[in-house]
Amino acid sequence: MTVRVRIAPSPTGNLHIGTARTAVFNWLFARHHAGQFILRIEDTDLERSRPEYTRNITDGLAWLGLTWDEGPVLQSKRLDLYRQATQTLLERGLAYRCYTSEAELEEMREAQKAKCEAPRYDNRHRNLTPEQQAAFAAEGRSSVIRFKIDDARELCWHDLVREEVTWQASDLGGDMVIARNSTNNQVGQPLYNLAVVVDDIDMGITHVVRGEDHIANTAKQILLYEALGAVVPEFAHTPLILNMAGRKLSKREGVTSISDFRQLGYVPEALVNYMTLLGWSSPEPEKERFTLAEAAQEFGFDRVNKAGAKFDWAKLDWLNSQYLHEMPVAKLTDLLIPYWQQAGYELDPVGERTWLEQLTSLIGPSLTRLKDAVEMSDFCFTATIQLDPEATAQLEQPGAVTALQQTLTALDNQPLTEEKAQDIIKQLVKVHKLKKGLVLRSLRAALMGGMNGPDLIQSWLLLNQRGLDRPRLQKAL
RNA sequence: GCCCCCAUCGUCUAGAGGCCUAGGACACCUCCCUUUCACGGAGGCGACGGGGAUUCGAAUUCCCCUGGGGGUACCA
Repeated sequence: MTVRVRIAPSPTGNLHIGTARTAVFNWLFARHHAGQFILRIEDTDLERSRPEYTRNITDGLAWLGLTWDEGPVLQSKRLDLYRQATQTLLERGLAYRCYTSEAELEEMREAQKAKCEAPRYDNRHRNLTPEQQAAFAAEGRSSVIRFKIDDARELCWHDLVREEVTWQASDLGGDMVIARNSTNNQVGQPLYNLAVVVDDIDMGITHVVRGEDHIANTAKQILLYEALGAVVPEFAHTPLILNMAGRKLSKREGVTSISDFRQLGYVPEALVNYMTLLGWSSPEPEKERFTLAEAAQEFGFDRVNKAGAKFDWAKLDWLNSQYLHEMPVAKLTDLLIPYWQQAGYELDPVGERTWLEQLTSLIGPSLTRLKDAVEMSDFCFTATIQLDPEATAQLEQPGAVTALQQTLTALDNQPLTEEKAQDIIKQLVKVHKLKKGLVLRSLRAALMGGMNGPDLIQSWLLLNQRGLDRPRLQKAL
């Protein structure tokens, strides 16, 4: 049997890191078993679903390299399928119309709460006679469709991550709504649990891999599989990604969407590597850096943890810096150009290619995120620079003025070379009896505006090519 | 409230009864490299939540407690 798994995000927000991690596990499992990975968009909540989020999700998955074999399948285009299934359940007497109003449900729940009981639907409309139903309808009441849940049942399944899982049907909250409110005995919009099961059956999903926040849904869904006469698939409930406070990482808490990470300058290789490491370890535990394809070779749910994992920016940063440092200059330059352009820096991506690559080689080893390049390289894009207090202090040192003056005199109209720059410094030390440290620091202060930064000579060479070194020396004087 | 799950360094984890004086990675600290900052290199600090039980022997098995998380919708 070919493994068929799916990632089923709902387009109510941008691709979330938690969804992406679930996608990673699904993808790895599919590839490990030479199976299929399918993308399904769960947009049955018409109120909250938006097409731009669907776009964000597909873009994000593609960017991460989580290529899918089928889809995207849109649930909103398959409403007939869910309606048919609901109809079948109704006909088989496994589901029924419930006319209980919102206010009545509320009243019921409050009464339960007052008695310290778990809130649950009391199945009050399970056995309505046709006459009673007609009477409710005549009142103008709308109805939902509920699926009968036998409280005596015990649901058990072998979870690929959590081993044996048992759930009492009586803890499921009573007969569940599978189709939304509608009038005139129509079948309303399908709800999550119904749509998922109908699709997973229809699409031949063999393994349902999702976050552990879905465990209670799995119990409900097993009942639906049975009612629809389908084979129950395998389940794997993966641990959640937690924030630093240890809570489920939710949307609306800073950076959580893949597009945000991308914008900040994380590369997909690092991000997927990190997500894979969050909850899974290679059989070769020392091996922490790998591509998706490499991880797929070894992947299995037997090595997925049960406990949730806190999201750690420091480790992600480290992984990202490793990928950046190893990247060929040409590729890194390609990635950096958009960031420079976005920052408003004037550059010619083609005409200045060599210069840009030199700049990339210079700052590359210091990069953690692509976006860092903006600040790190502003010294050679900005026409005029501000001297920071340390630089100002440096230029007030005795001898600093001489160093700058003599450097200016030594500069001719020929392009500066490394040898020449070294020579200028050597002369200053020899002829003008200046300390080399003073010369270097003074040049740094004048050329870069601060006392920290990349290699001085290389930076100077870059500035010289752009004709920025002389003006800066003059201005500093 | 009720139901379920989980529990090793600050963080991610290795560990399936003796290989554990508990290993690795990130972070942190120190030193080296570098007359700057990074990068890189070498060291260091640092954990089995508590209590019982089983066993010759328990981080590893069982029970209780504690702690943490998730769920409890006409959201997904």
